Amino acid sequence: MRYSEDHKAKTHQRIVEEAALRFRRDGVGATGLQSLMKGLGLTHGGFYAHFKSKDDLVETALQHAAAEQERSTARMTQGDTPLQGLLKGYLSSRHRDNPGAGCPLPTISAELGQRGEASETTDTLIRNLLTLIEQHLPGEDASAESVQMLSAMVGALLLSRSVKDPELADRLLKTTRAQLLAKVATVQA
Amino acid sequence: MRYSEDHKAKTHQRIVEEAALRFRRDGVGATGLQSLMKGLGLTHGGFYAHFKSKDDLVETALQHAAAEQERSTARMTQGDTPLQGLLKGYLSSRHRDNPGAGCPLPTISAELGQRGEASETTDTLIRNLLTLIEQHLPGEDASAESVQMLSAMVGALLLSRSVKDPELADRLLKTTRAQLLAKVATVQA
DNA sequence: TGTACATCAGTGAACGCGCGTTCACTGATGTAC
DNA sequence: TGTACATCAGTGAACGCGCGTTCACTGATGTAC
Repeated sequence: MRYSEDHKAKTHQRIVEEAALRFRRDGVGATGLQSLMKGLGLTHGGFYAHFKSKDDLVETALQHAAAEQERSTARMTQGDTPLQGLLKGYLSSRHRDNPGAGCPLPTISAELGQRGEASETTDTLIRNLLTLIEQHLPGEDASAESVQMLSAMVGALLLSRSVKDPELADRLLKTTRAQLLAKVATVQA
Repeated sequence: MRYSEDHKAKTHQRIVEEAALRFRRDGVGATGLQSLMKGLGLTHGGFYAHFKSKDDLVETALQHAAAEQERSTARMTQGDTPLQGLLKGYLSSRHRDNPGAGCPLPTISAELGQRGEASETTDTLIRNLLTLIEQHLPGEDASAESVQMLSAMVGALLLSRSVKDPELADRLLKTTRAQLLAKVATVQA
């Protein structure tokens, strides 16, 4: 069957988006191509018309998720209280409970790092997020503070997702958020 | 072949230790029982004389790693500068480069959390580490500060392991360490 | 002391299963004449 | 306008492989007599 001109590009994009979702939510290793394609109403054989290999898709999906995260982060810092907006968004229960739509750092990047397959895309995302945070932090320590802040954000999100007790999960998320918000308020005052 | 009285217990322990190493270094999903047993000079069939299932071993290995981490953390905070000792040890390149011997939070716990198989053992480890840190933090905010500190520690370790560029990796680790050390010094002054 | 038997940690073949990847094929549509 | 052919995204069976798990078996040692 022959399809309209942009049909293949659309399918390609659908695969990337579904992969970016599943890789973050379920893990790269735990996501099978067969199940992924079936979820899109396609058969697994067709996959190789779009990507060279699973690794190829992993890199593409990571780039997609990273770009999404940069856009989302930029959006959060667009109000009149940029860092407060970022912290509230990143350290929200919404973000914690929807890893498939969230930051790839505690999910895809972490898994690839453990596998020894770290991607430049992760480095770029981290650098861009650090710059974004730094721009809204006053003082000469802004660069160092941004590193600590991003670490705490990623760590709190990860720990909050790793825990069984919902109360502990909330405590980890909300306390880190409150602490960082207080710090930002102090620095800006 | 019949073995000496404590032979089975010793084999059991060897399996747990090798699993705790591999699960942290390579990931739970990426560690096969066949390869694990082979690495100990055993055959895979014998595994089920020691454990009910792989999940059973995962939980046992996590408990082993968590106990190890608690002991190691306690040791680090035993000097005359407890928090400095902890931060230097936890946020060291040695710790980053040897995940198999390190904290299970950014490795096993994170993977189980993503899989939706969070273990009480993770909760207990986090609570114990928080208490340990809190005891050495002065002020009424100690509890909240300890949460932020642990988040930053776990996050920095994870990011430092996820990154491709060694310079960025070092920057993430060292900056977070310096920032937290400075904070601790300030609070204690 | 010597022999028959019980024990049971470990062996290794086999199970069904899903993995990533390959490949000959399909068939609706666009193009050529 | 009508027909023959080319295209190529998607199909689905098949590949070898390693997974977790099961199970009949082995054989060195301890115990019973």
